[in-house]
Amino acid sequence: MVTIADVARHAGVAASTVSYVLSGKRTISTDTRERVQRSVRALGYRPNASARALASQRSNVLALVIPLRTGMHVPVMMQFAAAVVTTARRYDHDVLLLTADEGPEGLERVAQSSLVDALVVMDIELADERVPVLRELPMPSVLIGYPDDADGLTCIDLDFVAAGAHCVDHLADLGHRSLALLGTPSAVYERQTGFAQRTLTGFADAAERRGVVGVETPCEHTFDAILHTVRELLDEHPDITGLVVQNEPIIGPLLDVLRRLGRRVPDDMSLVAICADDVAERQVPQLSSVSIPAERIGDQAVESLITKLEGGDVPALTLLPPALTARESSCQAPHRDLTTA
Amino acid sequence: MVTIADVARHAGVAASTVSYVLSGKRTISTDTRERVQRSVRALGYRPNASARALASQRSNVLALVIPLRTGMHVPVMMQFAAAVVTTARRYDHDVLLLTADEGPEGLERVAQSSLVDALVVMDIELADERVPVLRELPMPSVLIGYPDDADGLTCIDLDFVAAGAHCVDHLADLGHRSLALLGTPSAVYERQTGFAQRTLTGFADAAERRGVVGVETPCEHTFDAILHTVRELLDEHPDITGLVVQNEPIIGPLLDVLRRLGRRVPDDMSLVAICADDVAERQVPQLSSVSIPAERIGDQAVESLITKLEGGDVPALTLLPPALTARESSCQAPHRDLTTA
DNA sequence: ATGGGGTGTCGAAGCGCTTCGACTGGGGTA
DNA sequence: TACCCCAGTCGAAGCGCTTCGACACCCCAT
Repeated sequence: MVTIADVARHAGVAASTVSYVLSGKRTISTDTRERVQRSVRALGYRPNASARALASQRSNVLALVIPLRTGMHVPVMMQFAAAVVTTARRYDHDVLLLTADEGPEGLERVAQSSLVDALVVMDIELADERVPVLRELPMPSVLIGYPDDADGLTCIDLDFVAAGAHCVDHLADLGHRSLALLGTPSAVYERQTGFAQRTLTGFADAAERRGVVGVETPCEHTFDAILHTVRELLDEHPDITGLVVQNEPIIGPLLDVLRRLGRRVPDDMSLVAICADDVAERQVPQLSSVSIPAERIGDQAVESLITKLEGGDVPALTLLPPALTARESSCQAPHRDLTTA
Repeated sequence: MVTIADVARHAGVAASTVSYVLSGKRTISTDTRERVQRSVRALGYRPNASARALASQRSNVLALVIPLRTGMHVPVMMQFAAAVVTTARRYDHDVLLLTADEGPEGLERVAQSSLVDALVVMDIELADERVPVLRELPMPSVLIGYPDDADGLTCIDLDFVAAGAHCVDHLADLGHRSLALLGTPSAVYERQTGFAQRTLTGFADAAERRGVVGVETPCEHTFDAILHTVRELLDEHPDITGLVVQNEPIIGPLLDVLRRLGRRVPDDMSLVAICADDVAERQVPQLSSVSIPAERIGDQAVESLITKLEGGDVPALTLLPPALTARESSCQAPHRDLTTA
């Protein structure tokens, strides 16, 4: 293993000079700089990460906390994760992967042992037990999602309240008077997961504001559950003509179930999903949807973190405005509804 | 930040004694040990990871390389990843997440900077460009999957050749004489990804051995692609009564497509999938399947790595035998086929 | 009483880097 | 000509830990 001393010897300078060449923290003459750089390349020198971290008090590693809890949709999580890794690398940082197994103590462990410089925390519940820990930690963190009490935290999220409302507005604008929200599995609500709760709120408030009927139901992932949930929903509310779906993995089977129940999309039933664009576009018919900008959120989370590490200021809460793209799955409500209205 | 010196002072011993208490590498009197442990708790001491890594030449971090390339099925990948993280923690290691963006140099970077002690590498191609790099690296690695030339490497995988053969045998045993393999997206084959290629080989060889017709086709993820692929397949080979599916995300839509094409499962068409058990069980009808033991493979990968780190020997290639579970989607071939045979 | 072998503890060196203060020499200013 | 300043470089200290060799001390055997 080649050390900075080897490079220094090879280039005929002091080790500190090599360090300054590499970091750029002091001016170095062109001549010396090039000589050192040549030695670095010739010897294939790579600074030892631990030594660097010990001396500089910076590990250049970010923690990424992905609980992977039941009911969560993994591909979406990974879109966030991939964006975080990519952006972190752009700022010369690596990413340590933490799952939920360790609970809040896991965060303390990596933070207090200086394994990482900062944390990105995903899948936030309204009363998340990790939040008090994060507040006390001696290093910056960014939450993807936000708890009820976000005091002193930095949070980034899609504005799910607005997303829920957008869906209602879109359908109400098309003349639909009776809507349902087909949500995530009930475990997600029971945990009081932020994005699910807030969509619910946005949906319910908007329905009231628009004077339309809005009912909500969770939905599990199995085909039987979907069939049962939808059948019961339509039995109890036969006049429903608009469905908002926030549950990516059930989208395929749901279309199937609706067909089975004799409801054509969009003629008998309009659909708006809250999901990634590519998922919406892959369906038949293509779904009107509010997209989840996972990449942008992941990017921004890392950028905020880097800014905080450099002592900069970032907004406490960044809510990205949702965008609804109308595709084939939503259209004017059937006539009888319009006349009733 | 409390250091080992603080603990030593608080307990009235030398710093080295504290270190030995923590590591157990020398005998310490019960009295001293307990006093030190009390001080550790009282001060909330956590060893500094960088200092420890620098002094001991061990970072206690494993790299997990997940390319996340196009066509891969993310949830399966994440099952591996979750297992790797969990098992790594059991051995007091953390996991650094690397994606493909950096290519082989990324591996060199983390290895040569001593950021990690060892690597777990996923999604191996038959002629993987990372393999020569891994061979030269001054630290152990384990591949999940295996390349054509696995000399000097440690690899763990499901025996996909046997998996492909199992599916054929199962269907042939049920009297099916004409089978098709509905595979991964063509990008995966073009990359010569190990698991896909080997399943193909196992499928083709077994078909020949059993004297049945076996055709193969890749299949993209969109609904239209599935419809088109299956329709074409059945047009060209109308006598096909058995389908082997190695493409998790298309399973739902595929059942839909078959229904649309007027083929009942299993009466007109038997289906065997190569996928996670929970996915197979979630379908209607439930799918006969060869399961992918992601958790066991992830576990074992880490365990082999730890063994290697401790100087132990591990087998160069561990192939887990596939297990086929018969469920509702496969049954005896329709009579006319049996009489033909 | 004396020597020998454990057992338990200590001090110091060193892991490879960053960073601070100090030093040198050359160029500009007074 | 004398002085100062700055660019460029060096040496040393120190980051917090592990580990090695040394050294007490106690107990047992002689």
